[in-house]
Amino acid sequence: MTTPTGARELAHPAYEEIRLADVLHALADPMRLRVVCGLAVAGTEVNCSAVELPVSKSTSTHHFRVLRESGVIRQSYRGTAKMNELRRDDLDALFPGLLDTVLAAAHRQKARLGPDAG
Amino acid sequence: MTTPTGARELAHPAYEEIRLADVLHALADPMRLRVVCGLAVAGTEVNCSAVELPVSKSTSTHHFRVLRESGVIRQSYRGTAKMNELRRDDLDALFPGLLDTVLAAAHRQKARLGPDAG
DNA sequence: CGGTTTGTACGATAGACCTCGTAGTACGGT
DNA sequence: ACCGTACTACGAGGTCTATCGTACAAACCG
Repeated sequence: MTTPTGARELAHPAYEEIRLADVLHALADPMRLRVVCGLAVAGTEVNCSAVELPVSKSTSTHHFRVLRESGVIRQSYRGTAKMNELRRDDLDALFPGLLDTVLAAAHRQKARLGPDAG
Repeated sequence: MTTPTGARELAHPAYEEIRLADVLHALADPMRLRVVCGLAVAGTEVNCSAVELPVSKSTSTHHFRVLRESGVIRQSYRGTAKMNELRRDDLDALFPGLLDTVLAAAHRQKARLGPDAG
């Protein structure tokens, strides 16, 4: 009886706690950039394994946590799955245009270097 | 006679070699973010010690090098000084809007948290 | 030439980070 | 109750990073 209520809770930074340096650090990893691009394309909540990464599952979990703890994504449990979505509202309010320019930059670079480049 | 010509040369990544993840990583450090903001405010070339950082001089050198090697700034020697400027042209061409949105985000966050916050 | 200014190189240290495998937990279905 | 799915927690390994101090180099100024 460690968690009384059935719903497991996940620690997210509050709106005021989101730091630009943390967000940039979260986005500065190729794997996490892939995740963010994948979530942007999806548009809605997707579960963790929906974004395929060339790393082990525990590493994937690690990256999702970094993204959550920096304020880039929101995570919630739904059954056995864990759903992920971009914190677009908060990010756009805090740092207008940042997410979109990063996504556009990632898209451009992918087109320039080929889809398989880091 | 290790360096034949008098002008010391500095290694910069070519335009095509600049990687988004590297740029984001360079910007993801509070000290380097300060440097970038300082250079943006200056608008022109400034020497290394023009941007005051609460770290030792050798650490400062380290951060300037990271910024140069990621393609964020351009460095050149001028007498005993080393001049620094943003690579605005290249960054804007590669990742339109990225630098400006990051600068704006940094400015907003500084206003929100106070000028002394990381 | 001698001194000053400006920044570099090197080595060290402590902490963070990415990656993995294994073992375990929570939930849903049969 | 049992099993499968989806993800986590923990510990470990190897690499990278930020920081520092000291010693050094390059250019300028008398």
